[in-house]
Amino acid sequence: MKKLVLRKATPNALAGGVYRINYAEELNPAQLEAVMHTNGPALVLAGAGTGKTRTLVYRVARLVEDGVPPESILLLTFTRKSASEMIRRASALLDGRCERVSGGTFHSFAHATLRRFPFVLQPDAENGASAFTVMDQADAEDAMNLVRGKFDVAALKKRFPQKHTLYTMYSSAVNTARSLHDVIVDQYPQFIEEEDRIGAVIRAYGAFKHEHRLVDYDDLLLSLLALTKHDEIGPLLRSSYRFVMIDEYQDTNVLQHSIIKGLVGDEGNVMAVGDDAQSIYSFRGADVRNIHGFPDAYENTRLIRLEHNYRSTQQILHVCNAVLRDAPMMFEKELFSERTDGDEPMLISCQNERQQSSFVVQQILELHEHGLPLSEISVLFRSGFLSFDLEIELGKANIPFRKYGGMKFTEAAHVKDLLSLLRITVNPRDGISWFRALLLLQGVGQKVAGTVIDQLLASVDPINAAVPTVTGKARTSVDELLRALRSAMALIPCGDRAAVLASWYKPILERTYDDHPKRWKDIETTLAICGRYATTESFLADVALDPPQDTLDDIAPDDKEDDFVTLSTIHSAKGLEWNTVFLIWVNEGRIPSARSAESEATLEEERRLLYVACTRAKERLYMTYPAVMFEWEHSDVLGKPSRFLDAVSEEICPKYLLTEG
DNA sequence: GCTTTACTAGTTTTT
DNA sequence: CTAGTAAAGC
Repeated sequence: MKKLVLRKATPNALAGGVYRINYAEELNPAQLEAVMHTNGPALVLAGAGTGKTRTLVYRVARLVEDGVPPESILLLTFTRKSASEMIRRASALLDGRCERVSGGTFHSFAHATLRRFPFVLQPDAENGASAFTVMDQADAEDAMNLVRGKFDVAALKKRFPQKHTLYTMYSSAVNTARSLHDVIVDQYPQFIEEEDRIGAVIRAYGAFKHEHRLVDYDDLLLSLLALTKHDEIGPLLRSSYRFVMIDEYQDTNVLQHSIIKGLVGDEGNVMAVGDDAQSIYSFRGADVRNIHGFPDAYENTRLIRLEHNYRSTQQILHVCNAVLRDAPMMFEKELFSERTDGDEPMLISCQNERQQSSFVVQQILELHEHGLPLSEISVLFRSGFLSFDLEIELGKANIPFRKYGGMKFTEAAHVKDLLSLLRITVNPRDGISWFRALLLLQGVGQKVAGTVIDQLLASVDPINAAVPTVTGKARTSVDELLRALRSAMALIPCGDRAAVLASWYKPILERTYDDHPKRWKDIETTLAICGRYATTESFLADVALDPPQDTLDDIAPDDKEDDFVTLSTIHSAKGLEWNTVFLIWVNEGRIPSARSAESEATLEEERRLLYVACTRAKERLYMTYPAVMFEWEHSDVLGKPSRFLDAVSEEICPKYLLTEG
């Protein structure tokens, strides 16, 4: 008689050992290996279009089918879009069971964790004072500027770094785990002499944040790292998240690498997925060495390669491979596809920008007439402003489009004004928001605002403190602002609170901007979004970490079009795909951008950027460049195609000249 | 002394 | 489009 063994019942085992999903049938061998991998570290090197997302999604489903509680799976990605997309797809496989998977972006996960254990950030937090505000980069730079102003830098003979540069220095030091000294020597040698003063400003910035309970993006990551090292919380986190998966690992920086190490601990159930050829975030501290060094960082790493491309036709892959051919890289790869039925990609020389826009519009109309949905078409470009002319032309032709990247809704001055007011109601110690709000008032400039803030914040309860000692016109307006804030705070729902503040703000808006009707619409849009949130806290957290992507015009209520062309920066297009891709402005000086010419490393990043752009296309790829482009210094300049296209032969990608008529 | 206004110059990429 | 600056106005 055979010995009987007790096995832990899992849903899968109970179902007779049969998975609901037939993994072997739906995945190729390499994908299947990754999906079936359970314990220990694994690195999945996945070329563009090789089913990276699919693999992650199926692995989540497989773990859940094997009885792993969804909330103990942590899925970290770089954009909220891809995080929710993955969880949505996994849930679709297993009727909703995967919805409780933990994760999001590094920053949003850090934020959520921080809210769970706020005392680590503020050991001295009094009761009810645990509120903190997350600043976006613009806020952080404003804060830096405020602090900078307290140092008498205008009196210096030499130039002192601007707020943006100061913030970048600080952020770069944090994200690459280097000292400020090293950052200045490496990247800002012109400021070596001012090193001490720069250090002092940045320290003062840190003190300012602490004092006003402000947290910038880097603080979120730093605090998360601190939590993983905490005696009690560290082990708690490690036992909560048994399986950690990170998408786009090539874009992690040293700090994020340490966070992962801290979260995974010795057990090492970590799966990193990425493609070193698609590393395009080094300006944010991303370090390709993270993915290259992964097998060294985790002992016994299982290496899995996905090379079979399911997305694009071989004709398009020829171009992608050619772009990458001369790139120095550690993980060799050559993408291949079985789809050999496609059109050849085209490189098109246009006379000028106007003609380039007309061409794209004309082609879109034609493709659409032949039955291609607009949602299968995208236009990609290196920098946000490169699409301005095209946006006008698309508008004229009544082609609906949505733009990703570039200026965000919440970055518009008038929207930021309203957000500042809301922030004060949540965190009355938020000096940056006070400053912005006070400057709105007539008769209040930087000086008066400064004194008012000092007086208000001296009180435990700034909102209900006595009206500060200012005279004249400023007196009544400060009074009115305080009254508006008080009545707003009496209301809890975010929509109601925002409405009170918006009506206070309306006359200011009308006085300040000639185009106030258009801007008031944006305010109304903001109010509509506020209405979806129960509390102002949750609304503000989302705005800072996951701003509504839509640009100002698109979000208008009458624009409920769901078939639209996507306009996107290449950065924002990562991980996405379309049937037809127009890549505009493939000029030398645009990609690579003129600014990247300084070093080999930045230049190579531009090459990978072009690679990412080309690999988004499934069937058709049009690359266009204006033969004449406008430059600041010398008016018109002859435009020539990007140097990265030199390796792309006429055979792979025929060249065309666009002419009238 | 401080605020407001009028002007100029310089624009990568994102959490 | 907006941040920074110089000069005019209160």
